[in-house]
Amino acid sequence: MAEAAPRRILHVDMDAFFAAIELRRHPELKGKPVVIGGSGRRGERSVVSTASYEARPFGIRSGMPLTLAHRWCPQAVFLPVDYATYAAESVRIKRLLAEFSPVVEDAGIDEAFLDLTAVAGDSETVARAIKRRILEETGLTCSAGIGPNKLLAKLASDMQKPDGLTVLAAADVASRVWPLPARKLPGVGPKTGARLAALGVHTIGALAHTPVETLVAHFGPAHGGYLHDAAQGIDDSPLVTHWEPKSASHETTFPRDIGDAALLRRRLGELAREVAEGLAEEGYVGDHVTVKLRYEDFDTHTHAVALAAPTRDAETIRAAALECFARFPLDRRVRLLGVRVGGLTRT
DNA sequence: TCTGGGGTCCTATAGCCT
DNA sequence: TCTGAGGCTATAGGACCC
Repeated sequence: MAEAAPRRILHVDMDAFFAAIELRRHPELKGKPVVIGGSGRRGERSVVSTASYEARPFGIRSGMPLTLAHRWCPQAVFLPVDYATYAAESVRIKRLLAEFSPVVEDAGIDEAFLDLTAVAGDSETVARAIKRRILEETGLTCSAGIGPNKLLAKLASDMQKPDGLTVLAAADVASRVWPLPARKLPGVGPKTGARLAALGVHTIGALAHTPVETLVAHFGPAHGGYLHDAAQGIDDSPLVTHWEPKSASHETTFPRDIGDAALLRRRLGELAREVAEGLAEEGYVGDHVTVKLRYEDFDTHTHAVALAAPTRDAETIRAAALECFARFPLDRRVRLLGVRVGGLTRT
């Protein structure tokens, strides 16, 4: 019996998406370092969402505190995040992508996977057509990666940025993937990266040569097994073309830490109402409420309570949140409060 | 340097049941 | 009847991603 033909997966990743949109509407900023982050309110504690390519040589990276970005690159132009505009642009781009394949996975605001297996024509030609189409319609560039699965397609799209197109076959894994740092593998974040380094594993190749038993012993069956397969370029996961949300939440970091319990309870009520409004807009009810609290020293805890019946009622959610809140010792000031409703079902 | 907000999934643990 | 092993469920924490 003949082997099944390999899948042909394309990963599309917009280049410095938020910054590129801001540069499109402020062309006078082209060539300057631009940093997008926060809401633009004075004194807020936030992080960099996206830095333009001109800002990156200064060491500016996503997730870095804005205060630090200011210090390292004071000459940069700092702009607040305009999420509504970026989301609308994302919808436009996803619609374009859907014209090229019926199987599209939305992988976040600025990326997507397309299954080209059943699409006529050579993958590279299709990818080039998609890149051209996006540029014509939006004025934005993206980087594309082609591979036999989502993992290799995503690694490929990251290899040439911006405006790149990279093809990675299963046979290329040893020569082109194994030399990469282990941190490049999706699922290897700061913690796992450090733990791998402590085991002497610094590259994906070294990970590929680590016995699966060792990985399972250190990282558990799910993550250990995943790391072992991923390092060999193995990934059978299907594209997910539709999913339902499992929870909805609102959280806020205060400009200054708060010690006043009455004030905290008031803010909790506001968060509960915001979550309830979101549920009403989207048509969901939930069956449990979780409160998240971060103390001034960044120590973070949660408490949850199950509801008698699924609801989206703001007052019910607020009461449940207050019940959770009462279980936290207020022995330190509070930096962040959050309310989450989980166990969502559509109504 | 001083660490957002919105999510997902996995794991450890405790309590309950058989 | 007592004890224990194992399974199930709920909760809390942790890691990761965009």
